Amino acid sequence: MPTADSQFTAYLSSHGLRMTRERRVILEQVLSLRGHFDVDDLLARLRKSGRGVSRATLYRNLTHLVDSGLVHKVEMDRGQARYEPMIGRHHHDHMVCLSCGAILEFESDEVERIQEEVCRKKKFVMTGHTHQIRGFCAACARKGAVPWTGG
Amino acid sequence: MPTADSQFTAYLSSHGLRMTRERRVILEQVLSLRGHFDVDDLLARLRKSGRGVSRATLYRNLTHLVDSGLVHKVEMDRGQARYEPMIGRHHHDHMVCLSCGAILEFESDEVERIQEEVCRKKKFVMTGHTHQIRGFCAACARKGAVPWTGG
DNA sequence: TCATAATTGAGACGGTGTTGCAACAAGGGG
DNA sequence: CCCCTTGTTGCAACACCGTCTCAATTATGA
Repeated sequence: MPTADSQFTAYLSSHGLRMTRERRVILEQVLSLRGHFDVDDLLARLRKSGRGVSRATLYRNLTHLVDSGLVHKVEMDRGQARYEPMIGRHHHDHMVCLSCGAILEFESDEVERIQEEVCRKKKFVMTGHTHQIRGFCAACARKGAVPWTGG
Repeated sequence: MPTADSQFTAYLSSHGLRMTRERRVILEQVLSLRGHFDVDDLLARLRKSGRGVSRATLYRNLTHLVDSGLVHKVEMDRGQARYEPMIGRHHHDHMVCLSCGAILEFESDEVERIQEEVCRKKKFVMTGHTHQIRGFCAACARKGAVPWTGG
């Protein structure tokens, strides 16, 4: 089983890119999180660890990590992205709590199958998808946390 | 069958809001589009029609139109939102061409059912969802329009 | 008509991400 | 092992999208 590091290095060199100190540091930190995170979060952790990188570099390399398949980008509402390492993980989608921000995961082979069928029917070449359910998690719903029930 | 105008007015007054010249102008323009549009697009058309409104007003009222159910907001990647009138239309989701920006629509009762089932299982109260397939439409795929095939 | 509260427009502001550029460094060849 | 080429980095300015503030304006009910 290839390590994440060697997997990333392979991706890089096959694209004419180089493995650098910064890329290793970022990858290491990302893997240590083993959960969803956002860019500022990661940036702060890196700084705190004494091995910080610039914001630009972090953004640039998160893109590469996503392209290499090691990390998954989760587009949230209003242009804020979150990421999550995908090492050894199966594809899944997300439920986002609008009150506390919690992210639950779900997966459905059936939905995947329907997607492919839809694409085939319209001759659309799928490269990715976003399937996100918004609402309130059990705890928040119980507390009646609703943003606009009207009135 | 209630007109869109009266439907919007009803929504507004039931929320302690008022029907104004600007709101009427926006609604009218939105309906005349009968397709997907983005905010700048709409803003430009309003200006050109000689009945412009400010950007702030447009944003504020698009929110109300969405809340009233007359318009649907389509969250795109990278924080840019598009909208589409929903008068007399059934719910649907979107396929977005990464090359030409075309938006195809699809719908699946099966996916909707699965979503509800997933939510029920986790006691998650769904208020909305985004289901978007990214890729290349038939025409662009044929032209070989791919952003990063590597190499 | 008047009073009151919602609405508007203009521009400043905020968050998120990108870009241009000069200094720096990875890595293959000699 | 050093050099050279070319990718990489950090910084700071920039761009994008949308929101907020606030004074002036307008809709609505009494």
